[in-house]
Amino acid sequence: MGVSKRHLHTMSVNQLADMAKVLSHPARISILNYVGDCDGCLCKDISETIKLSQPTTSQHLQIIKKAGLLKSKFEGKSQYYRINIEKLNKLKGLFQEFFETTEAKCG
Amino acid sequence: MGVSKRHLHTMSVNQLADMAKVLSHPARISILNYVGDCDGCLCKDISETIKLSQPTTSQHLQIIKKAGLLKSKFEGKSQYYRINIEKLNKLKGLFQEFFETTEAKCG
DNA sequence: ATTTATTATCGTGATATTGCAATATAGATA
DNA sequence: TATCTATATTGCAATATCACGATAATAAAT
Repeated sequence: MGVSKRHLHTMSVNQLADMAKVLSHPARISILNYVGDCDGCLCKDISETIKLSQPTTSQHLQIIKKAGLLKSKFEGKSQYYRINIEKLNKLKGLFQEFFETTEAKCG
Repeated sequence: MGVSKRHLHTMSVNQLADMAKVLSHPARISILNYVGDCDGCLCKDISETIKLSQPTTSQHLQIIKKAGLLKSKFEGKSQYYRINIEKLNKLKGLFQEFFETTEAKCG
């Protein structure tokens, strides 16, 4: 459909949609699951675990990181990814608020 | 990238991603907000409210309905949409579980 | 029967997403 | 320096998404 008409919607609506988009690909959910488990893991290991190529995995990692859900730091040639707990909590709150206000309206 | 490699991921991971995809477009968030407010509203009204064409609005409605988050019933020539509270609650649980298990791993 | 009103579907163009091979970048090591 | 290792970026092909005009379908109203 061509381009999404974001300007028609409020900032917070766009924000929630943007974050949902990050979670809308199974590879990115799997990545978050795995990074949560190992707490500080490498693109290579993630790639092998989720069975996607290194470039594809790296791209998904960038998307999640850009959204703020992952932090990373280099150590030598390795980049260690871990979950940004603060951001994850904020996001949890965003979704919770959406569900609860929607629910409240209907009740 | 061509097609998404769903088969690499678990059922529940794919499920969560599918539901996130429904919420990944601002128009669909806006629709859920509006339908929650009016509780039983028409495609035409929704379309005018969110300022997207009737066909586009109808398509978004089908996507949300197919995911189970909306129910509808015809009355005369009008179709009344309302939120499926049970499904919304289930979805809320899904996200909550994802956030909490992810959070627990990191803590 | 014709018109009006509401919604769904089809077809299409524009854009975005997904995936990977090839390549680039940069630190570590021989 | 040359090589190895880990990651990021580029370029591309395949596919999916988004938006809407045109059209179909259906029921109410005239």
